[in-house]
Amino acid sequence: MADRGELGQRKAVVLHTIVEEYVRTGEPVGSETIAERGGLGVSSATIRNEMAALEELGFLSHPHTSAGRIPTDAGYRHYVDTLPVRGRLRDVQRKAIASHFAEAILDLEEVLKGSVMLLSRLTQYAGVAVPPGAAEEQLVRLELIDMGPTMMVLAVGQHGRVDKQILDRPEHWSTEAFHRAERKLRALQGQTYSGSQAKLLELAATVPADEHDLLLMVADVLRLATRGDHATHVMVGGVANLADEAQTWRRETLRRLFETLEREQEMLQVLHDVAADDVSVTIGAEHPTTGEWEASIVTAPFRAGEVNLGTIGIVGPTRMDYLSAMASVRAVAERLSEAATELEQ
Amino acid sequence: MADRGELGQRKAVVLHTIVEEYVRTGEPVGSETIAERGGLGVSSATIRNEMAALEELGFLSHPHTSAGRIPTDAGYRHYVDTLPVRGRLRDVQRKAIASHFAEAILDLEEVLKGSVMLLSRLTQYAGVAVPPGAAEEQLVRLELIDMGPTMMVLAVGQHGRVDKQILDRPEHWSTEAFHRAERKLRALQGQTYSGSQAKLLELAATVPADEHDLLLMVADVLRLATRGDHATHVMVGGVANLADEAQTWRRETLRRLFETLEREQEMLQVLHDVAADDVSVTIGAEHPTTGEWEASIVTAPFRAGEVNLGTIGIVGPTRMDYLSAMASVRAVAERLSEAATELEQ
DNA sequence: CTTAGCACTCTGCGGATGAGAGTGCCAGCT
DNA sequence: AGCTGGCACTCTCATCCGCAGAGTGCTAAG
Repeated sequence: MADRGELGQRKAVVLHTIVEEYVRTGEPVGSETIAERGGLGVSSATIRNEMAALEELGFLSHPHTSAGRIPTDAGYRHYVDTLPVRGRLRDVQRKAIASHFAEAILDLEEVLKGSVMLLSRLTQYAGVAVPPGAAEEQLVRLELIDMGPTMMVLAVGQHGRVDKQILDRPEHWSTEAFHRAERKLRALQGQTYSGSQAKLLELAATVPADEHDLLLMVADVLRLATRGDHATHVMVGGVANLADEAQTWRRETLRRLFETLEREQEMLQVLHDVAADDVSVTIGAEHPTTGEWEASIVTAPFRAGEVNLGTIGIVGPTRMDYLSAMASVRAVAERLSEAATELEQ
Repeated sequence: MADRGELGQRKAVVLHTIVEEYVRTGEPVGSETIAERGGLGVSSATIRNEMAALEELGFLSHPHTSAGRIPTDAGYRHYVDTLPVRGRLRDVQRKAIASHFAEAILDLEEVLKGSVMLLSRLTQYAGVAVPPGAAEEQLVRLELIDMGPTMMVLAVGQHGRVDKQILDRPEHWSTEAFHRAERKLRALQGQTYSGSQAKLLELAATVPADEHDLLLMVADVLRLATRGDHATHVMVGGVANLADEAQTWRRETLRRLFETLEREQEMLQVLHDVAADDVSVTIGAEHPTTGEWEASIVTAPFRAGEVNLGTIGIVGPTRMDYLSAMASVRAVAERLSEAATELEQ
């Protein structure tokens, strides 16, 4: 896309200044302000020419003739793409991150929950995360538990995930039949989720009908835990921040935003769409869903070693402090990766 | 408290009409409207006298001299306490409830989650629930699972709850020591959560220091699952409804409301405070927290047989359709009780 | 005790006005 | 050619005014 050179040095500076000023104040920015604070030794008339050009190019817009300019989604995009520096965190923020990761890490799921809240506090937006899927994780337990009229399938993964599902217990099953099924499942311990799942489907073809159904249901429990190689649920935290007065959303937009944040499948899709190999920013209409919200998403993957585990990030208004949001997300994702890597030895 | 007789028949009718009209329209209600729709064969001047008296008594208030009246929290309270009839559900609502409880119920936790969403859809407010605690539930599994550098304590209850916690695995433990601890825990299967917890504390006194610590930690896992005889977490759903344009909350109030809804411990406390033996209504300033939100809570307990399991209800604005909210909460709590009772056989 | 009537109060709205912010453009300067 | 000062122009926003409308509170009469 357009880079700094393509746009011309001065236009880029003007655009950056407008973005930063608008994000800071929430007010449309006028040429006078840029002339004063932009650090270009140039009059407001010159700035006005540049601004008209930037508007022509689609980077700025005009609420009305005699107001200042505000950035369009494309304007924010250019700003983000040409940021000359990585954002630096303030000391308080750095400390908050350090103290959050100071304790010995035992349960990644717990840490992830905490990290979502941490990010929401750091940025004053809402935190989101997609936890690791289980496809390649080893099963350390796969049990069938008799619970009277029902039975529970319980799967425990090497890294601490626990999936359960309660099923009908076929009435005519003898204790003997139950134990047989139990043993079959137990035999899969030590394999991966996806491996066991495949094996179960295989196995199902070779057994009588009622046991057949059971094995398929267990396979389904494993499938749900590994769906699309990612988790089945999304963590969301700090949504109250989005209701802050300082945010410019109309009620109706806010409502739709909250609605979607509650729908896990939809959020999962959105976060999947925006995921990238590094810190990624999706601004307003760049994605249909964020467009509907008039919001932006900043995410980063976290890894154990070289393997992507999941995604963590924030959701906020398009009028966002991208520099600091990106810095926070990057920092938390990095610490999280360190923690996860260590946890895998 | 004040009942219909105490207030006088006509005042009560006037108050009821004002509450219903105000809830319906959101506009302060004038004497003319009551004279027309109240069904009292009486002029607006008479109504005005009654209204002045009701204001004197603290049931109504006045935004300004020449606006109509709106109910105070005490006005809503009187209204709710003297409702002559139980609200009836509309057919769509009845159908929605029926279809939600139509499927065979296997997992109470899942059903409860669904019920919270159901209530939020029925009422257009936010649904909340406190799931059952585990104190008297039997443990069907209590396992210690070796996960390399860590270990997992896994507890499974008779009714399908699963609690897990990951702990540090003492480095110097031999496989032998691990198995010993494992066996000790397994021996507790079949007992209740609270029983096992007590037993563990006893046992801990009789063993060497490292095993001692472990047993205490396991006891703590059980304690967390049974804290205060209730669950440790709260389910919340449909909060987007609260951001609806029709609601009158200011942004700041809305923000505080969302903030608290996210804080499980605080919500748990509030729901504990407002809980009663039947459908219970808490209006605005009657509880400090709901006062801060300018909101009301309607809850009802759900039971298995005669035993209270938990609480389910809704959170909405003080300007709430109490009649229909109470009917919805009552109906869902009843179905839930039936389902839970059946599940226990 | 009720009611019609009426003066009174307060809000909300439309229109007028003026200040202020900011633009766009032009003509002259470097 | 690019920059700049100057200036007319536009649009918003706050304020004020006046007025219609809603609703009250009170009084005097039934």
